[in-house]
Amino acid sequence: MSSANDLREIALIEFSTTGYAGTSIHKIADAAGLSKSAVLYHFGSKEILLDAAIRPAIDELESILAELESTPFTTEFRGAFLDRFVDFLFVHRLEVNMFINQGPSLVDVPVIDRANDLVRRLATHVTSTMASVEEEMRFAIALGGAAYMLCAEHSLGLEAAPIGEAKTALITILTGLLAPIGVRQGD
Amino acid sequence: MSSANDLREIALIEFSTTGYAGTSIHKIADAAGLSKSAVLYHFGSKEILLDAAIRPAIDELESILAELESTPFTTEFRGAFLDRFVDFLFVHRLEVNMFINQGPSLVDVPVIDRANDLVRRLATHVTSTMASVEEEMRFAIALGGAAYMLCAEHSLGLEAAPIGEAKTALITILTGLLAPIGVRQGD
DNA sequence: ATAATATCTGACCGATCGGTCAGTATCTGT
DNA sequence: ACAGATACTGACCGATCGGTCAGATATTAT
Repeated sequence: MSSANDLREIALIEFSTTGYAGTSIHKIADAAGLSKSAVLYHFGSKEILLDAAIRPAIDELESILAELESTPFTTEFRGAFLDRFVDFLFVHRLEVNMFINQGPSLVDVPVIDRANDLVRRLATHVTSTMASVEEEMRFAIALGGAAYMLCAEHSLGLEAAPIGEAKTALITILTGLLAPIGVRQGD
Repeated sequence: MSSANDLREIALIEFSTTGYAGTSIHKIADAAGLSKSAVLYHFGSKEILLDAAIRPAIDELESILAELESTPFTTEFRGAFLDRFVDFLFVHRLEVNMFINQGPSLVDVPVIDRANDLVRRLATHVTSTMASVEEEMRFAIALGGAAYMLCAEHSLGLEAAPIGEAKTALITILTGLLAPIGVRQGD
């Protein structure tokens, strides 16, 4: 139907798996059955296409973070937050994988910079004030690990699992991973 | 001193952070204060340079895996294995980050294929036979999360931590993450 | 029917890519 | 001193990159 939307999705898949620098406009055009010029007609440049591909996910992450920052981070709210965040991870796994792994090398792209800022803000709000080294490590492993797992499931053996089961499993795992955050170590 | 070794290390850093496709031979040569031709004199091609950069890590991973596969995976051995594996992750964080994140897009490079195989073998031996979805997810999060965290620590706030403290913290985290593997769920 | 607009193509541009090659220092063993 | 590696440079090659542009085709509005 919509060529522009097709291109957005194809570009997202290619950028996420092969990398932004490793994906040519020609390859995206081929996958969509169009010419390179058609891609540049819909999106004025490769960078604009990247922006269009991941902007919706960044926008949603920003709204999640806005709600997180405006709510006291009680234990019961942490559960609700994790529910919403895991949903976000499942829907936008490719986008998250993109700016997690390629964020450092794409700092000059505005939408990537926004994403990097959001991740930093997320880290400071999920970890406690004066977070210990282990707390920051737990956060990083949870985020980077989930992003990797959700995009590597095909190369491992877990593609056929029902989504609901995978979601509850991920919530369980992340809850356990982040549980020691905010409690004094040694308790 | 040794230009070849300098180039190996520089290439590893560049490939890991900017990506293999996103790193030109010229950039590596510049960082080493040499010409592009000098790089191609020491390493006949870009792919040979990539091979040289990560082969030592792959070799060590293979020996770790060989020991793992020749030893019954008892609870006490799991602890010793995690010790050794965390050491490996700290020393070869860049290489691990490379073939974890860029492995799927570099399948045609033999040394990367070897690495992908090793990861698969590692997964089947760390998770129990007939591993559940959650077990496989735990393994993937542990591996991908550790690889991400160890390379993202600069962009987060934990670069100044003493190495020993970080290592014991990572062992603690991974032990907790992988603990439910092999035990019947619901206990 | 026709004018306008949206969609798309192929030819082309300069820049950069990985890689080759001839030639030049530099160092080393005799 | 000199012959032979070793280390390196700059010029060059074809291919591919992102991007521009003129024009063809299809769609829509009047």
